Amino acid sequence: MLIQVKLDKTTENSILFLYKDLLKHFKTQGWWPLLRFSEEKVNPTNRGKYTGYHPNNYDIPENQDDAFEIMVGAILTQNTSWVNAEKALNNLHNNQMLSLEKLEVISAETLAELIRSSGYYNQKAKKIKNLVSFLNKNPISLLNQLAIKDLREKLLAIKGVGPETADSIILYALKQPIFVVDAYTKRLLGRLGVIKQTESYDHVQTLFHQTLPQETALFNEYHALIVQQCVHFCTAKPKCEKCLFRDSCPKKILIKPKKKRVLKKSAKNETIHKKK
DNA sequence: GCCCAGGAGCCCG
DNA sequence: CGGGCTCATGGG
Repeated sequence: MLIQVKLDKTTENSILFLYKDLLKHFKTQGWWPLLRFSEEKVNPTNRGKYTGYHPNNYDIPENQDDAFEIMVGAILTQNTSWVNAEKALNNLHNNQMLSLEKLEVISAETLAELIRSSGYYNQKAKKIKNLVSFLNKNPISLLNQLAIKDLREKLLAIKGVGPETADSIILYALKQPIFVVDAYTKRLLGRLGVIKQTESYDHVQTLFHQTLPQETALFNEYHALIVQQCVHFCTAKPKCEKCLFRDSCPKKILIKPKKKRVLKKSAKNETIHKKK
């Protein structure tokens, strides 16, 4: 039996119960996906599938190559589906270019061609080059010694690394506890009535930080679960009829179930209720 | 053809 | 400080 978000009046409790609901429904997600866990890399018939997840293994990333791949992936997936980003990542790997050393010497133009599938490839090529030169000056071993606040500040100074990418790097590549907010987070919590969708990144992040224990694994799963929920159900055009929050969500789009008996001709299957 | 996808920078009031 | 524009491929 799911605990319904609406039962709790306070924002804090909503955030706690939302996590429990999502986890119960979707189970652990095993983020961040890595190519070495992906079957597509070794099995061409699996094209289109992305299986690089590693549920319940929180030792990942376990080396600097893992961490580097996550950082590059974080840039490649900016405002882009993971499918397209992963293709670009795969392309880099297959051309033996997915390393700090190789990306240091490759030209932005050549790099752009390799990551074409991820979209915005000219911009992203420059961003990756910026990340690489940053890492050459600030090795991962050094970054790991910084306080989260200082680490975030350094990452944000990289041109092409904004709040979400910086926090993704901190949480998923460096395994430090910081909550990643994205468009999905605002959309889901906005529709559920927990926050206003127009709230700023920092506001929403602070809310999560104040509500949850500062645990890397928890932040990891929560963000991944929000993505899972939003990719499949709380999409731009939401699929409320199969959503686990279909009974409690104030913004749900009600779709009348098809009945076996003949409806009146005026009745349509899709009736949209909009509250304003 | 249209809409959307795990954003960020820049410019402008 | 917030809103609007640009960047761009690939899938539904």
